[in-house]
Amino acid sequence: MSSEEGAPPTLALTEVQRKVHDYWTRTGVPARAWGGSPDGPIFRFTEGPPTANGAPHVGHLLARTLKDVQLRYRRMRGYRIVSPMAGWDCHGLPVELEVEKRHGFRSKKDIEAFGVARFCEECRESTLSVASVWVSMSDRMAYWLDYDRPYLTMDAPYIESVWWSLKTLFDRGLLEKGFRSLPYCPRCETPLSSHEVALGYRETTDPSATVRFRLAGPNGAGRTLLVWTTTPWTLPANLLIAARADLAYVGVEGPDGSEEILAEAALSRYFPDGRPIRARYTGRELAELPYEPPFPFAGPGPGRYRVVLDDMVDAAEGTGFVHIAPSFGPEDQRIGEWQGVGAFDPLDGRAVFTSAVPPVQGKSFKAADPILLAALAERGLVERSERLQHTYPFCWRCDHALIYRALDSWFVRTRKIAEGMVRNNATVTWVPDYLRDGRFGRFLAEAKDWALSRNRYWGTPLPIWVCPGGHATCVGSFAELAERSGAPLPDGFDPHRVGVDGLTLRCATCGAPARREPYTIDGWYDSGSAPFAQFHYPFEPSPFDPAAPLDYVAEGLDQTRGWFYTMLVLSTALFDRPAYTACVTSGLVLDDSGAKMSKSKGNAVAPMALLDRLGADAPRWGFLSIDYTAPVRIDETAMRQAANRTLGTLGHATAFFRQNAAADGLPTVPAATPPTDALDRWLLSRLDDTTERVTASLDAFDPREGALAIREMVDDLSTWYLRRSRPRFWGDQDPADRARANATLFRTLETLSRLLAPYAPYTAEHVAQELRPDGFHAADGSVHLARWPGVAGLRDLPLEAAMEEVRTEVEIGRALRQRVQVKSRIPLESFVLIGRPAPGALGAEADRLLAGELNVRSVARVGTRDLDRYPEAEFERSTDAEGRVTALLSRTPSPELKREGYVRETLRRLQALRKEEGLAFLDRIDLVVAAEGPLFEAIDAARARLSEELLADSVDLTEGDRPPSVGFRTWSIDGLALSARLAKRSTAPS
RNA sequence: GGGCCCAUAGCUUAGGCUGGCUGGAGCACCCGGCUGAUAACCGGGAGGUCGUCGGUUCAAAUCCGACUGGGCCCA
Repeated sequence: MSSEEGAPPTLALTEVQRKVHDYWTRTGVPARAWGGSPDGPIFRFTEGPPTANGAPHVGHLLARTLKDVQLRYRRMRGYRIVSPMAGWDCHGLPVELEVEKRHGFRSKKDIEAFGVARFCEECRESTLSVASVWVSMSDRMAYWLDYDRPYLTMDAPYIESVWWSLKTLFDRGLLEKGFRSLPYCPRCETPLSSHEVALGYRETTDPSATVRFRLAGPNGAGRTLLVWTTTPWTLPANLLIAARADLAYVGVEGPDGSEEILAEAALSRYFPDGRPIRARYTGRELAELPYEPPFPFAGPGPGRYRVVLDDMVDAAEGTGFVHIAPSFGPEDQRIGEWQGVGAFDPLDGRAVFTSAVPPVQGKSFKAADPILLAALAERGLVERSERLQHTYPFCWRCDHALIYRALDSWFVRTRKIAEGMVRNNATVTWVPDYLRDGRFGRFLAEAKDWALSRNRYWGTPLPIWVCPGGHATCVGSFAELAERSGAPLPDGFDPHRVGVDGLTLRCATCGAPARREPYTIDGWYDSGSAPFAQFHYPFEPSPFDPAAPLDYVAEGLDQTRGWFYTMLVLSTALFDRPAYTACVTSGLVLDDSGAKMSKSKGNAVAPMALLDRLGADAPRWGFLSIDYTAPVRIDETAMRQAANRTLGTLGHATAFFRQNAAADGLPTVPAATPPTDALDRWLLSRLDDTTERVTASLDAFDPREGALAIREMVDDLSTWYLRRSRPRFWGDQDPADRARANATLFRTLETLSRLLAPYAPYTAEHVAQELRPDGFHAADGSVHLARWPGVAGLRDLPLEAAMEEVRTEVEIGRALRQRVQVKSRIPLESFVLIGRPAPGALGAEADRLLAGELNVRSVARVGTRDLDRYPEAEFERSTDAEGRVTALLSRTPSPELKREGYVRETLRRLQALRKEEGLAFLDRIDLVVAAEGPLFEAIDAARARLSEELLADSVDLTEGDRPPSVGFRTWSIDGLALSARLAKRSTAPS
């Protein structure tokens, strides 16, 4: 969507990508890399298994980049990655929904009619339907995992491990059945867990009604309680009203002369114009008052239809009275149970009213709202009825509105281990660090029991059998299942519902025949088991400890409620250890204007399209250079620019090296001799610094700092080292120096290719291959199989400081050049620095660098009192903020310097022309030149130099302001005309 | 209603923990330059009440409080 007009793809980058990708495919590098060093120390990692039924979005690109950076780094450090397996979350509603949609099923009845076994079989077949999209995205972005042997949460060994863990929880009293109010999806006809609900809150509009409850009994006549609700459909299930003991209530005059009671705090909200107050009560005084239920369908029962007291009531919203329907809400359920009033649930599995409430029989709960309100209004019981916009939970899978509903369900007693989870979490390195004690830490401390069972089909079956005596037996392995069922399991036993539903076991307590509880479990339990279940723990021997904490996990921030959470619950419950020691989160991905991406808004960026346009390295580099823990904007232009700046520049520098070093033959190993040249020593010092910074950053699981270090290094390399060193690479005057420069550049590029490898695997590979004489042709070899670079001990802080000084002085000089209006090409006589001693660590080299960069004949450093020697007529002055003179620059070039400038200008133009004409470096030419006036004179005096530098065997020079004949290029230098034509000699002398 | 994060040039942002010297940088814009790496590069310029108000201090973008706006999470 955001490709819009223009924005040409970075051709160079994607071409590089294609070439590198072909090389990897040809040589099988990924497969050799992904497991790391077989004998190295263990680095525990687990891929968070995506649902293979949903397409990846850009957020996954970000999370996978974060994972891949760390894995590449650890491999280069010589670790063995355990495990590099890809993984798929195969079970659950997403899969079922797809199969239901395919057949047009509307409810569980349709599934039952179709046949549970057939249904599950179709689920199994469709479960990896979009896995190939994930695989090709990962391949393109170079997220290297073993996709040939992934772990699947639906495999029998995996399920057996999950059963083992369930039995362990069961034996420890952490897996129990209860009747509790749970979020329930009417479409899926199953309860959800509280952390699943957290995934589905959104804005919606609901009725907001205030209803009159008439007090009954001898003192009740003419008095009503005002009760506010946003769920009128729960009114037929009302059994109690809650008030708060210490709250002040008032009775005001109602329209028909009756008294209406509400909290005093709510008075001004309800009746801004004021109402005469007839009576005052405390909540305590209202307790036990009987009332007439708004609907009669629940019928009488002990303790029903009276006011009770509870501290959860407050008057900030509503009227200070809360209507209690014990079947429909956690608080309602608690109060109802405590008061012993029983429950009344008139809804069927799909949340449709049964015949228990005739006026709305056959209506879904939502559709009943207006009908019930209308019925109450007819009886004058509706005080007001409005619409309210608020956040409300929806099913995160099917998007249907949820209800709270009291149900039989199996729970993981998370509350019992909350303290342990907090303790284990305290040792985790979180990125960003505030999550540990902040959002996630608090979430753990308040952990609710985990509603584990699902009334569904395609999932890990809950391995619990119950006998008529009510004893539960939890089965922890297939062997135990066979033993308790009294018969061996069939060949190819499928531990899904089809394989276990029919089995009757011997009760572990009383020996009576027991039937299986008809539930599957929450798919989040499956994925939370991944660290150990992928190894079929504890059933198979392992050379490492599959129960040990992972060394690294990284996913989107939303997984704090999902996978990060369930892994921690299980590691704490099973092993009393943290599930991971380092946990990196990525922020929500936004579109380029900062809006949340959504399918309905049409602003979602498809990850494959992004990879098509930018290649993989630009998004990777872009993600890693910014604060990826905050909401991340996908700004393709910014990504392209950031990639150009660092990755592109590094590529250019590599091409420059290859071009120049080609003549000498490419070195294959970095030179061991210590560098002598100041620029070389400076560059290698900077390289050590960069190596240290990148290493520290990746060790801290926060790659951003390292990306910045690389960026600064590449800038220094390109805009200072290379610019100042260029002549060293092609001069013949000093072959030894040339070799030293080549060695330094090689060493720098080679090291950078390794430092960059985790971040931008394609560019890094390209650079590394270009540095080899046999690049891209070798049968093997890859920067991704190389070892991480160490520091060379060449750090020289005084030298770096001195170089900073010089670069500051360059800026002073450039500003002066700008003012004197003499372009750099024309040399000037002198640059004089006032009161700035030469930076110690560079000595005389400092002035040589300045002279070269500013193109001046001499650099002098003098004291303030020598200022008089430099008259203002000849020298331009630069001053600091206090008005003190800091530097001087000659204003005008001497005729000789001007001639020199003309020659260099001419040479440059002609060199460019050589290149344009496609001549090779050593091709010899015949040259014809015409130039006017002073330009002609300058060139004439430098014929020999022209001939030598341009490899011209003949130079035919004439004076004139226009070309002697056709086929000439013309230029204007300092207002003087120059024209030239060159032709390659047919036979180049050898 | 509660918690967390955030607010710096037209846009993207560094700095904030450890208060102090003209608040850095990139993109875009204007001017100039360089170019044997070139769909690159360099210099200069213009552009900022560092969200608002108050407090602490000799001194606040930075520390504290309130408010406003945005994001996320919870209820």
